[in-house]
Amino acid sequence: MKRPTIKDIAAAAGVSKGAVSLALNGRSGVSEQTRARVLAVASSLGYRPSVTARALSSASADAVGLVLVRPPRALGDEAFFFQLIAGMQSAMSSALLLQVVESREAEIELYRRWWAEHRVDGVFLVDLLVSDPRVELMSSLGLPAVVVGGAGHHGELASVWADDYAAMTSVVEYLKSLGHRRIARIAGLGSLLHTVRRDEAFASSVVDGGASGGVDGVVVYGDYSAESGAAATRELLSRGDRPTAIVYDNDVMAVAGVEVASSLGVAVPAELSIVAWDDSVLCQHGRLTALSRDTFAFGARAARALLAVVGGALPTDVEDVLPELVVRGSSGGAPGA
Amino acid sequence: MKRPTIKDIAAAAGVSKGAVSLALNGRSGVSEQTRARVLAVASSLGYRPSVTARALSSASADAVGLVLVRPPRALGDEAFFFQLIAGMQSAMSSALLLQVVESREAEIELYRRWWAEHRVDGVFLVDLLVSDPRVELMSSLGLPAVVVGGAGHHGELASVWADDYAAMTSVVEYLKSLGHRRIARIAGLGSLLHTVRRDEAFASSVVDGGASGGVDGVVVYGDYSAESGAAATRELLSRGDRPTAIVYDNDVMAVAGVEVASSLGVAVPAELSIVAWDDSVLCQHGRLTALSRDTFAFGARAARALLAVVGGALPTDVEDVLPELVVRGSSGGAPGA
DNA sequence: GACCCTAGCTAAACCGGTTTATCTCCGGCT
DNA sequence: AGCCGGAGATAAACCGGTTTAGCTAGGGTC
Repeated sequence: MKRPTIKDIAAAAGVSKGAVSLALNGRSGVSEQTRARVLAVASSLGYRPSVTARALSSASADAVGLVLVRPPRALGDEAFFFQLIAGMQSAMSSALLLQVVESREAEIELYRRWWAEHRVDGVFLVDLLVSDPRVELMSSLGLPAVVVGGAGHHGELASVWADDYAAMTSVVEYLKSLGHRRIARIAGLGSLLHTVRRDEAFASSVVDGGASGGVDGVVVYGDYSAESGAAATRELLSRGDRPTAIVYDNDVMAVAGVEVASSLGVAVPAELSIVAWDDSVLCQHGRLTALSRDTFAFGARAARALLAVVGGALPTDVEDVLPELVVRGSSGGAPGA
Repeated sequence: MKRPTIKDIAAAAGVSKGAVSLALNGRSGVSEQTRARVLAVASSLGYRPSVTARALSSASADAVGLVLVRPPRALGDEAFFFQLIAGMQSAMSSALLLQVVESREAEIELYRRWWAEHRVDGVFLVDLLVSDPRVELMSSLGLPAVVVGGAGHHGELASVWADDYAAMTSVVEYLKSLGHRRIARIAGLGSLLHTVRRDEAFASSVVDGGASGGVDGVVVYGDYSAESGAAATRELLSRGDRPTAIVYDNDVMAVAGVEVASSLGVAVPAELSIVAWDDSVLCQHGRLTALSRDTFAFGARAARALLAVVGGALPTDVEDVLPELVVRGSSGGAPGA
C-alpha cells in the first residue's frame, strides 16, 4: 500500500526507469506507444512524483520562497502581507515556503541555502532597500526572483510594482486643492526603497509652485507600528505651527494618529485631515480616507510573474494599477479655508 | 566555489562518507578523535547539510506544514491566522510550508503527499471539524500533528486549545449581569468544532436559571466575512423582539455589526451591546468589547507542541490561558435596566 | 592458543527521481 | 554488400545524504 514509485511503474509497464522518466515528462526518446502505456500504468497506480527526489536531481522543487525580516510580533498586525500572501497563493498551485527571520544576514543565508538545495524554484523579494544587496545576489546565484513593490527596474530581475511616486503626488495635490498649506508626512522605515520614492514625491509636490503655490511639508519617520504612529503624531501636533493634514505610510499608524488627535482635542477632519496609505478593513471601518489598492490582486500578479520567470521567461517589469484615493470622513477642507 | 557536500568533507578529513554522517549527527560508531576532526573540517569548509537530500533518505525535512481551506480572498482579512502564523514562526527555526486550497479533499491529498515525500516533519491542524477525518488520517499515516484550537482530546493527537466553553459562559454571564435578557449570537461556520462548543456553552448559559433567571437566546450563522456579519445583524435587528446584545464569533463580523446598527439607527451600546470574539487592532480602534487572547503566543505554543511531537515526545493537550473579556465602549447596561 | 566480542571504520546499498553513455536494431544510401 | 544514421530502449551514474553489512584490529576470557 506504499505510494508507487517510478520503479514500480517501470516494472508494471515492462520498461526501464529511464524510459518511464522520459515518458512522464513528455520528452523524446520513447515511442508514442510506450509513452501511452507508461502513462496508463502510472495513472492506474495513482502515481504522483516525489518532489523531494526530483528536487535532489536538480529539477523543480514545486515551491517558491518568501522571507520576511521583521520582529515577528509586529508582523501579525500588518494585514498587507497576509493579503499579499493570500493573493500569491491564489495564483500558484505550488506551496509557499515562508520564514520569518530577524536579520538581513539570516535572510541572505536562507536564500543561498534554499537555492543550493533546490528547495525552492524562485523567491519573492519584498521590502526592497535602497541599493539592495539582494538584487545582486539573485543574479549571481541565478535564483529566479521577482521584486515585489520596488518601483523601477532592478538589475536583471523582474518586478511588480505600483507607482508610489504618482500616488503620493495625487494625495498631496488633493490636499492642496482642499486648501491645506501645512502638510506633514509620517513615513515608514527610511531604509526602504518605496519610502524614499514617496519622500521624493512628497518633497517635490510640496515645493511645487503650480496654481496653488508651494506649501510647508515636514516628514517624520516611524516603523509602521501603532506606537510609532502615535508618537509621531503627538510630536507633530504639539508644534507651534502644527500641520492641517497628515499623510501616513500605513493604516495602523494612521488609525493611531486619529486616536492621538482626538485625545489632544484636535478635531478630525475639521482641524486635521488624515490620509492613510493602503486601505484595509481598519480604514474602512474607521472611515479613513485612504490610498486603496487591491493587495490581493497585487499578490496574484506577483505570483504569476514569478512563475513566468521560473518557467524561463525573460524578466519583465509589471506596473500595477495606480492606487486610488478613496475619500472617506477623515479628510476635508483646511481650517479657515 | 560550490557548496561543500559530505563527500568533500570525507575527502578532506580522510575518512569515508558514512563516518562523516555518523560524526556530524552525534551518533556512535566513530571515535571522539575522528569526530572532532570531522567537525573541524566541516566548519572550516562552511558545511551546511542539504535538507533535500536528507529528506529523501527519510530523515528530517526541516519544515512543518500548514494547509488552510478557504476561499483565498476571504483569508486576507482574517488577522487571526496571520497572528497565529507569526507566533508559530517565532518559536520555530524551520520553515513553514504554507498552502491555501479550495477543498477538504485537496487538503487531505496534500498531507498524504507531503508526508510520503518527507517534505514536512509534521503539520498543524486548524479549523477542526466535528468528528474530523483528519484526526484518523494523521494516526494512520503516522504523521506528527498538533490540533490547534480544537478543545478537548483528539485520538492520539496532541492539541493546543483555549477553553471556548468557559469563555462563552463568561461573556453571557457578563451580559446577564448587565441586565440583558435577549441575547443573540452570530456564530461562525457551524461545521467547525469550536463553533459547536460555543453553541453548547451559549445554549447552556442562556437557559441557566441561576440568580438572574433564564434569558432568550438566538443563534444565527455566518462565515466570518463582513458581509455575512452585516446580513445576520440586519436580520436580528429587524425582528420584533430584537436582541439587546449580540456576541459575534470574530472581529470582522462584529465591526460590520456596529456599522449595520448605526445605519439602522440603533444606538451602541445604549440600545445594543456588542461583544467580539478575538481581539485585534480592529476591535481596539473600534472600541469594541472583545474576548482577548494572545494569538501570537498561542501560535508559539502550538509550534513548541509540534516540535515536541516531532521530536518523539508523547502527545499532550495544552490548554491555553482563558481568553479575557476586555470591556470597551460597545457594551453596557440593557436598555431600561 | 583458540575464541569471541566490540569499537571504529569502510564499502555499498538505498531513497526516487533525472541524465548520460551505450547498445541494438532497422532502414536508406551508395 | 558495406556503411551510416537515427530511433528506441536500457543500464548505470548521479544528486547528497542515511543506513546496513562487513571487515579489521585489539583486548579479554577460558
